Amino acid sequence: MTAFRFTLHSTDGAARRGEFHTPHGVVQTPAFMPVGTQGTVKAALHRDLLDAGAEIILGNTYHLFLRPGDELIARRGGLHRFIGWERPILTDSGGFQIFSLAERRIIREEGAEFQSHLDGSRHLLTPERAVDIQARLGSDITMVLDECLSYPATRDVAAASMQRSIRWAQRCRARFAELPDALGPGVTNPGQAQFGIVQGGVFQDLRDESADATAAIGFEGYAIGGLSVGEPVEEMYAVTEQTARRLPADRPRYLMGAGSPEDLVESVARGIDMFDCVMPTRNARNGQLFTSEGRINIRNARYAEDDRPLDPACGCYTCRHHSRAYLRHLHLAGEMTAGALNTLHNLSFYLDTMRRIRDAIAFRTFDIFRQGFLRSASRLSLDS
RNA sequence: GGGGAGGUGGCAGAGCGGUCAAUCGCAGCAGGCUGUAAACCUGCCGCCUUAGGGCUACGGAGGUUCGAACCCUCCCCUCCCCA
Repeated sequence: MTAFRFTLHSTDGAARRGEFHTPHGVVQTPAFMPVGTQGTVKAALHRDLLDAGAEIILGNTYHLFLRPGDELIARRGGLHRFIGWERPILTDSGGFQIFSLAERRIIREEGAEFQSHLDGSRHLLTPERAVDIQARLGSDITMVLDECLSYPATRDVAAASMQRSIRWAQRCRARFAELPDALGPGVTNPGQAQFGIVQGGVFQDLRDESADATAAIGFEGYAIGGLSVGEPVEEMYAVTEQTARRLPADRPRYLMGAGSPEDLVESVARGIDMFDCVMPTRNARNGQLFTSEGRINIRNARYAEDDRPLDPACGCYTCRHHSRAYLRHLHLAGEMTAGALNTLHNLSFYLDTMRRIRDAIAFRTFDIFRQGFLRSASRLSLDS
């Protein structure tokens, strides 16, 4: 069993090129991790993910706990075997659902009580339980249960929330240390790693305090949570920059929930190693495609007779075989294929961007790459 | 030939004296989506507009009324049933 290990290969400014090892394989960093909340990256086959270059995907503790249930998945041999993905998996703890399902939960010191969005049943997700569920799922990287604070929040609220997230992180680490003995055969991946999560809203002193306290607990990696929840991007970048700098240099740094293609590049420039975001997959299903020349809303009438591929610079299956006109037709007709083809393209674009980022860092040309990328890829809805 | 139903904005289909430029849906046009309750949500959708309003409208032509998509008369056109 390979224990988690992060290796830094090179740096270029604050940008870092590295890799981490997990029981299910190696992941090159900076890495983008497609989100597969319910045990699937929506509209994408595993084959597509591999073709696009995905090395690790996400799963979600809260959703998989509710359905089909972590114990059922453990009986199937764990999440990897259950879903047929033998590469690394990171599971989020359910902390984001404290934010996104805010009206359906009550937070107490003990944990977060949720009313299921599926059947109304009530469940108490405690830090310990989040660890146990993830142990049964057998993901390679697990996340502590945190409170993803909504924006805006007052300083007092942000401080209290951040302090509780630290206490929860301590409880998560304590429980994690008891595994696998505490759970016995239910543990499906003894080589799991556990990441802590820095909170503190947009208040940098709170972020600093959280980063120090979280690092003091000691985790295999560190995430920055509670960003990209509505705050201006400048604030997000500022918090990311300072917080990343304060985290241990020898551990991977994961910016949770980010982001747009520009966010990825800008955050790598500030020392981030890992990302996850629903943007490429969700926006693909909703008709927004990312290309090397800007974003395309495939619904727009201007593409009705556009025979070009989405992105002439892209080598994905979608771009090799289909025109914008056809993709527009499929999307407007409500065909499922539209979601699949668009998802494959957007993920290919994201993962290809990460590949180019890694190469640029390795060649110490990241800053040049960054300037060029922001000039082209951030432009919105260009015609030719 | 006899009996019956109906003609409303691109489609479909409400409205049946004023609060109707006209419900809802579809189609169309555009925008949004950042650790996924999202193949979703929002806005616009007769014409003009300095967005406040102005103009033309509910098969056609007359009429009743302060006022008609809604009531009356005639005409045109669909559809259904019986011969």
